[in-house]
Amino acid sequence: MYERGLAYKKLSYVNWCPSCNTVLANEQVEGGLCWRCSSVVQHKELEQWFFKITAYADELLSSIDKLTGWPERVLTMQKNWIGKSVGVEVDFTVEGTGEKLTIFTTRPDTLFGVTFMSIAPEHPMLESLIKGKKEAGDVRAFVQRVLREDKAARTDEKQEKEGIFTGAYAINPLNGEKAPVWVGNFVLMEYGTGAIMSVPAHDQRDFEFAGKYGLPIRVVIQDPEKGLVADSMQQAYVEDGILANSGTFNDLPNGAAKEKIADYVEEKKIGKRTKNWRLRDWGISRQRYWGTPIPIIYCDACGTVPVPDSQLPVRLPMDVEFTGKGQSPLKESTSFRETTCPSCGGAARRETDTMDTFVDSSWYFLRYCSPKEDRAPFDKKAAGYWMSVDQYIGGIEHAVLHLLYARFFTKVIRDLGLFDGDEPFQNLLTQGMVIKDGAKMSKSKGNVVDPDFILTKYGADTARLFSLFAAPPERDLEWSDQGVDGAYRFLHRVWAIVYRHSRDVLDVKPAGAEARGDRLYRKTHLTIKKVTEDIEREFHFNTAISALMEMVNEMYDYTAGGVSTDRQRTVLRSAIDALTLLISPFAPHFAEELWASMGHPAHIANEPWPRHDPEAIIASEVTIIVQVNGKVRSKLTLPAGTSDKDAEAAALADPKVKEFTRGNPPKKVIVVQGKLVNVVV
RNA sequence: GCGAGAGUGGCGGAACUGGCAGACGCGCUGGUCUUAGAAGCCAGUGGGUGACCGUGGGGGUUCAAGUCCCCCCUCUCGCACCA
Repeated sequence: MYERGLAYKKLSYVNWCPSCNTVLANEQVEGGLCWRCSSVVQHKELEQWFFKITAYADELLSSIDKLTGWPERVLTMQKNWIGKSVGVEVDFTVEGTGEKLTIFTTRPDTLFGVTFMSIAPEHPMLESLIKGKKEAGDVRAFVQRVLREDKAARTDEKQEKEGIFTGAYAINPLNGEKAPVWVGNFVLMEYGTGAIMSVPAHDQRDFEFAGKYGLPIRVVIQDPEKGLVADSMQQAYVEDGILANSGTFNDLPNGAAKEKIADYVEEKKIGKRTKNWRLRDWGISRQRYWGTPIPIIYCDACGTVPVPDSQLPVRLPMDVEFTGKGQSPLKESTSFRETTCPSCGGAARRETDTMDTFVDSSWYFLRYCSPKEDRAPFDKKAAGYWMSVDQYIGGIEHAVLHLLYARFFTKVIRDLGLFDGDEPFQNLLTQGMVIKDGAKMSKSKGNVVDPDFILTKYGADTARLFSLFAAPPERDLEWSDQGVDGAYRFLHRVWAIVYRHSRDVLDVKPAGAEARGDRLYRKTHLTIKKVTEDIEREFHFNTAISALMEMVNEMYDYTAGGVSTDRQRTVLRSAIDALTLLISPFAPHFAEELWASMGHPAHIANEPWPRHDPEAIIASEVTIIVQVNGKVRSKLTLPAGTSDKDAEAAALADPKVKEFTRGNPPKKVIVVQGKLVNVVV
């Protein structure tokens, strides 16, 4: 990546967590707080390593359409995060110095409405703008104050917009007007060019700013409904309209004007069309010990030299002390730091920062395809065979972290020729979290439910069964101690019914086709079908388990009068076998035990999944709902396959129907085959 | 503000293509067993108890709506000074 320019080092303002004592990527700052420890993140100017994820912004966005197996929510979050916007860069000339002040705008149609300019406090041209101006001192004090504020406060929406005039003017290349250049605390250096043109008539922020500092407002987009007058405007007009006060572009609809003015800007070489991204490059330097060393060596003679392949991987040193004093121990380790330059052989120093651990998780899935490969990160053929991941499961909290980084890495690795695929994960399921009394259970927040206690008291099978039963996987799971009891009780019920009849069925062969028509045999096959479908359909284990519960209830009912006939014994035997197999994914230890005690010599884990007999689930009789005017009035039990005509006749003959139609002739009769008859009167 | 998702008994949740709303479990009630309890087992359990009313609210389509359409409310999550 280094050789391709996708890994680079630069000095910039970065997110610094004072509690973790490390730099964080933008994705790892949530609402101005550290994603791990919730400390307020500070702004700090440091030289750090970055991955150029922005080089892939376009593809990361456009190939979102290929992710058909991902939840909409995650796709939206990624789209928002990447944040594409299309616009124009325009060069304004600074009066006096002749320097170019480049701004980015998505609204070239409002270029004639510029009444002032705003730049970020960090803007590199600031010093030259204020040089020799009487405002210089005040501007510096203002900038110092703004830069001291932490990131959370600065990007807070409620933060009051503040600014100060630099004393400099920039010339609008379209109309030659002078616009005063201000510094604004709301202008972000990281986005666009760090400088903006301000059009108070058509931008709410600029409108407020102009109002506060008494800057002029000029309408250049006229509301076609009612004429706008600058002096009486209560807010910026941001709707579409017709151009005014815009020289030769007057009277154009603003949509067309956007294109015409952009064309003009490009023709006159005073700017160009461009795209901007909210996405920033991924800062990967971490001042931590635990992380992969950045394989770079600094040599006084040769400069920055990547560690050659033959010397990879760079391993973390063992002779370090963890002082907890807030500096990476690698900095202190001379055995690690001091090395020789791979290029000239002279004395050199290793980079002592490590990589963000998200780097590792960005390609582990490729490594998993050939974990024993020792000459390369992974084997291309193996990766080609196994990838992409058919079904990926993870928490929603990784929507713009791991899931975005992994997509980026996959594309980079593809472009390096190591792998032939565009996307790592075909289908994504974002599972919910465990909630107990409103508190979330997570790796970083701790266990709200004590697993040791659950395991000791009930065992892992009960815990798993409850977790899967209580809610579908994509939803948060409300933990309930009583619910766990219920799962425990269910396993006992299964155990009890099997043991109660084990002597009756132990040496009996399971029932086959000859048992079709038996109600438990039918239930068994219905359950096989249902459980199989529920697992395959979005992993709805909760309904699969409820089907197993129904089947067990049926077994209790079936055996209530004793098990005496051969038919009952064979059917019960097949029911027990099927039940054990079906429950095995949810309660594997339990199922294994039961399977062995029913005389099966092999492990249940190696048994094939049962298949339902389609003939066995056909019912001989069906219950038909009889409605009068759409309301259920009666039920009929009819032989399966009864014709619509016969069903209609049976319904009309029903005494309840006669009662509710009061002898009126039916206007219309709707028959849904095998389900329902609705008599409309 | 923008975007996504959700709203169903006392609770967790079912109802896949419009066709018995509330499967299954929890809880609760009663019975059985017991000296008594616990556990187990059995039965009942949306509200009124009249023929009615019930899936956040209001309209609509349809023989039929939790499900489809329109409007509104509430909640959760994400984004949000991005020029």
